[in-house]
Amino acid sequence: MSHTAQSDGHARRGRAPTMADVAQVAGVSHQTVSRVLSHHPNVRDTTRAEVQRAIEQLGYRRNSSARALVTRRTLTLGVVACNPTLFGPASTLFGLEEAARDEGYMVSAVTLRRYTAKALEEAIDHLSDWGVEGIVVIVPHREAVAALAELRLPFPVVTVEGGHSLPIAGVSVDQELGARLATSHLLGVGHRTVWHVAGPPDWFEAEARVNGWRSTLEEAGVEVPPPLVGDWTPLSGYRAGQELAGRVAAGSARRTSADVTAVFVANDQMALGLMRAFREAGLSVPGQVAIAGFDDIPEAEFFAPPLTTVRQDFAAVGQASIRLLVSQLESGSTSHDGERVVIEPRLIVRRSSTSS
Amino acid sequence: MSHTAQSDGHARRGRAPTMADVAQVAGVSHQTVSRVLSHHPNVRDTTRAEVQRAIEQLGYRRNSSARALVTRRTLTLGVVACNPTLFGPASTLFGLEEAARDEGYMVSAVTLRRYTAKALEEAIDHLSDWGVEGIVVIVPHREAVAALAELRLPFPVVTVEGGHSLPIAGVSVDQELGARLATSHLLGVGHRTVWHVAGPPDWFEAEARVNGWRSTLEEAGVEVPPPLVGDWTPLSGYRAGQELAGRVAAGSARRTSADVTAVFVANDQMALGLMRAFREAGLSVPGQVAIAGFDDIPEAEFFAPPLTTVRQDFAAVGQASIRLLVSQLESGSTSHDGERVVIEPRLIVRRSSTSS
DNA sequence: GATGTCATTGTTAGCGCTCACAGCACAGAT
DNA sequence: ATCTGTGCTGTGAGCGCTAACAATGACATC
Repeated sequence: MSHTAQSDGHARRGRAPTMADVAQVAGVSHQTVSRVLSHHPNVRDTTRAEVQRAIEQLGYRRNSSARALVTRRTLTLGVVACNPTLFGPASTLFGLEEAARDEGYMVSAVTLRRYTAKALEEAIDHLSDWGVEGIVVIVPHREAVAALAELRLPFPVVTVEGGHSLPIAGVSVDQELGARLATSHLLGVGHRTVWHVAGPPDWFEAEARVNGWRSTLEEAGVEVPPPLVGDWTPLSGYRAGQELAGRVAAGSARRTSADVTAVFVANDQMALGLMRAFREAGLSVPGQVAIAGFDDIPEAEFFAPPLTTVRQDFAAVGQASIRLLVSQLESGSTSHDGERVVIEPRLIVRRSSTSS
Repeated sequence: MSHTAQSDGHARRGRAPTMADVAQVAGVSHQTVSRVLSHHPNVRDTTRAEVQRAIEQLGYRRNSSARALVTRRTLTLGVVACNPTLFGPASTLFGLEEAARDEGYMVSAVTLRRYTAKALEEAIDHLSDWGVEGIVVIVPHREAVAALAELRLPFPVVTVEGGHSLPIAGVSVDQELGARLATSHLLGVGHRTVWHVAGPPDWFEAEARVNGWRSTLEEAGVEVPPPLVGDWTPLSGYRAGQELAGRVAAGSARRTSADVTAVFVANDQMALGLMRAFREAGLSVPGQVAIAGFDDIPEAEFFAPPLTTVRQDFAAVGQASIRLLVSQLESGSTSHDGERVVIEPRLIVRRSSTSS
């Protein structure tokens, strides 16, 4: 009801009513209307009521542009997201928007098709043109984040999964820890070593998961097989699976250490593809090969078999990034001081890794 | 580089440079600067170059609030999305944002937790407070859309999958056609009838898919089994699967028409759950039961077995909704005249329905 | 030489709002 | 009686920009 078109009035034809219109109807000055709207204490109750009534009657809404012009605050945050069709970025965006709204900010989003420095720069240009007060960059891609550091923007920036190397504030899940959890779980259930299907090497998350996997194997003193590389898609996991299928021990017994008996896959979608390839090769999971994924997408629990995986709390990531951004905003520091929030992932054990 | 903080200058300390600052540096009036920025033809080339240089030097960016104030155009569109973690809404949002950007608009998104009229109204309030020029509502929920019709907002609104009943412009995929394609495909490969696991009854898409399924069966003159109801989640599909598993013919031969031999599931995630339940019940897909889903999520091709499903072109939906919104904006019609765009879905046949 | 036309530039007046400050009434203190 | 404070309200300026109009000079036309 508050947004009904003005039902009444001698308001200038066609145009939305202004504060002056409200003031006239209420018989006060525009400034008093402003005070009512911004909950200034020094307004008599009867006056306040009068103004409220006039506002309702005219269907008045404060003009955000005029307000932003004079306050120099747009109360808008920008988000640059890579592919929001992926579960992770989408969930992050979701949590982020809610947190921003709670803080009184609006979120404007721009999505990236290509992960180049130029595309990122254009996206940020677009956002700054609209006067955002700060931005969250959900582009866990090496080249893009490097470009970001060069830019030295005149407003705060927070990256999500943007690596640790740069002096930019950021939020991330401890990917390395997640990889260690998965890998040592697989070692723990009796596998001699663990193979790995990695994500694209220019993604931070992929790199961190490789590192976590590798160091776990090294610390356990077992052989580190060469990692395969995918691109996060089920198809690439499928291809990796076809390749790996040839190396699974023919019988059910585990023979040499070169045999594949356990695979840690860098995300759930690729794990799905991998499992299809194994199924087609007549290999049983977890009977002949154990598998663990990463992300815990909602489908993972219902895969055949249900997938052991590492759960990331994306909503928390979104919230944390808004908190970080807003605190920078309020402290007025554009100093890019590189504060970091790290969120711990959790291993979810399911049948794909448990030789029941 | 265009957004480097002003590197130079006698600009008023701390503040971003204004048009007047640029004008002074370039030795012209602020109006000439404005003309250069808006590509007005009547500016001498040398002057234009002078101004450009001053802009670069100061790192000037036009203040969007001031501009919006005087032009009465925020060039911002609002989107109200339900759960953007779902593949459909996320993809739509993705396509929509890109289309909006191409048209020169910014997109601000608000997400909904609960699908109530109140939540929708709050979301829209939030958007109008920020001065959006129009909104796209991706909330295919009966109550929410009904509330939307009541509101009669002072700006154009486009719904995505908002049903046909209301006089609001909208874009949708022909859900009924999709359901018919899937159902008649299942009948076509020899099943006596087709069971159905529906989505929540208060979602338009769920209802349309039920209708398409039912009418296809009726036209074929076969019995219409009672539909089961899920909530789009894999878990609810799993539960439906457990229920249905008991009714699958014990042997491999098809006996009575009450036996379940084919199921059309209202989305892919539930189909995944259903297949898990069948697997656990020792039933083979497609051997004993054929299954078809809806959406064609990226994972569907890699399910066990790969899932026959109905593909929706979500990107096209997003684009179409922006086109519709922008055309309303340009024609100045807030008339909610209920123009509708319908996009055809496509059946993707995979192994889950083909008794190879 | 007067006139009109055109390209180019400058001047002025707001857009709708908030901020700083000024009033004014009335309370209590001096 | 004057001074000071405090609660409420109004006035004026100005945020940075665009739109409308005015002004200028160059050049062609009559």
